[in-house]
Formats: sequence, structure tokens, C-alpha cells
Amino acid sequence: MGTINIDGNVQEATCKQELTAMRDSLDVLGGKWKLMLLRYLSNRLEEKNTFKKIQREIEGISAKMLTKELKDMELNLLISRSVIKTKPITVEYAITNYGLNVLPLAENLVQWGLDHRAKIKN
Amino acid sequence: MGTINIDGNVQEATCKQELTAMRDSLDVLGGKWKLMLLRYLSNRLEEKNTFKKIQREIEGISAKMLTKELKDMELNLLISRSVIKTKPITVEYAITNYGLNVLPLAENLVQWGLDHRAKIKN
DNA sequence: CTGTATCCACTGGGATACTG
DNA sequence: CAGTATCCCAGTGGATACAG
Repeated sequence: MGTINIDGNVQEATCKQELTAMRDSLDVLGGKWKLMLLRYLSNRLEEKNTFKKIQREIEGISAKMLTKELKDMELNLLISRSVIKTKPITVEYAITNYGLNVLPLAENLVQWGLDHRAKIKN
Repeated sequence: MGTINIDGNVQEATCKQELTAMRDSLDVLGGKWKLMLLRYLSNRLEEKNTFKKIQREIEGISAKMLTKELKDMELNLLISRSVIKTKPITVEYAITNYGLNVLPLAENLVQWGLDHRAKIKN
């Protein structure tokens, strides 16, 4: 939000930039399944994570959503998509190094969520 | 997502808990205006933040959304609401200490958003 | 001033069926 | 297997008018 500043316009500009940045983050990471998928893939670096396998193991996700979320995340360089020319074809998804570096942020959200639930329960 | 574990059920349980926690966080903090409001209030600890003032200064928010977001955040103990019995009444909102402690998380999101935008631009 | 109520357009996301 | 296409409904959120 910027620091309090005599020059309101400068502060407003800074403020807006930061708010946009925050919204960017939430848009890119806040999707219904995105962080879940990221953590799923981060725990299966050595496995072949095919579309079907992911859908089977992530309870409740539809093909439509899985397609969409994976596509979004690929565009944001968080995951990679590899088409294997078997017959019929298979596709393998993996988290990228860039994707790995957002995991700490995800962990913070998990921790805060746990703490918050405990706090609210009282 | 829990660590890789021989016992699939234990891992699944842990996994679900953590995913729930992550969703909790995103639900509580990911609203369209919530983090924005939190940062707005954190920069105005000494001011009287009335409903109208907030609405005037946060560009684009409707009364309906402002009401809803403030109510949500009050329920989550992130902000406080004080009715002042002037005539007509005024209401002042302020961030709580608990609310203040989520700001670092918000800052991380801002920073990641900035970095990510830079990364994607290339 | 501080909201609520209502209407309404748009979107997110599930179910299902279908394609390459 | 890996998606796409379609339908459809519930929930978001804006605009406007109204109420305490």
C-alpha cells in the first residue's frame, strides 16, 4: 500500500501497483486446485504424472477443471507438459524449478490456515 | 501434501488437512478486496476509517461488496467495527493485532506477484 | 451516514457425452 | 488416454433504489 506520503499521487501509484501485484498472485495461485496440484506434483517428482493419474488421485476434480488449471499453470511456467508419443498418447506433467520456488509461499498459507482455524474455534 | 509414506491412508489424511488449511487461507484472505482492505487499514492506524471514507478511497468497490468483505473480516477477527453514536451514526473500522500479523503474508504475495510479472514479461 | 434489498448480467464449475 | 463440447445451475458482484 506504500508508505504514507505527502504526495498523494505518488502514494496512489505505488499503492495500485502493489494491489495489482497482490491480485496477480491470487489469480495465479488462488485457483481452486492450483496450489493443490503444485504440491501434488512436488511430492511426485520421480513419478510419471499423467492426466488420468492426477484426476484419479485428486479427489473431486473434473476433467474440465483439471485441463484448465493445468493449462493456466503451464502458461505461468509453474509446470511443464510433455506429450509422449505412445499409442494412444500419454501426457506427463511435472512441476518446474520455478514452480518449486512458490512452495514456501504455499506452506505459509497452509500454516496460517491451520493457525487461523485453531484461533477461530475458540 | 504430507511426506511420502508407506501408509497411504495416513498420508491422505494429512494431505487433506493441509489442503483444507490452504483453502481456508485463500477463502479468508483471497476475497476480491480483503487484502487490499487489510493493507489500507494498516496504513491508517491513527485515522477514523468510516464506511464512506473507505468506499471513497478504495477505487471501484461497491457498498455491497464493502459491507460483505468487512463483515467477513470482522467474523475472522481481522478487523474491528465500532459504532459511534453520533447523529447520524458513524462506524469506524480498524485492523486488529491479529489482522496485523497476516500482513507479512500479504507482503510475500505482493512480492511474488511483482517478481512473477517480471518473469512472465520475458 | 451506514448499510439492505432487489434485479440482473456474467462467470465458475459440475455432469455428461463426444473426439482424436 | 487426453482432452473438448455442451448444457446448466449456483454463486459473484455491479447498479440502483430504499431504509434506519
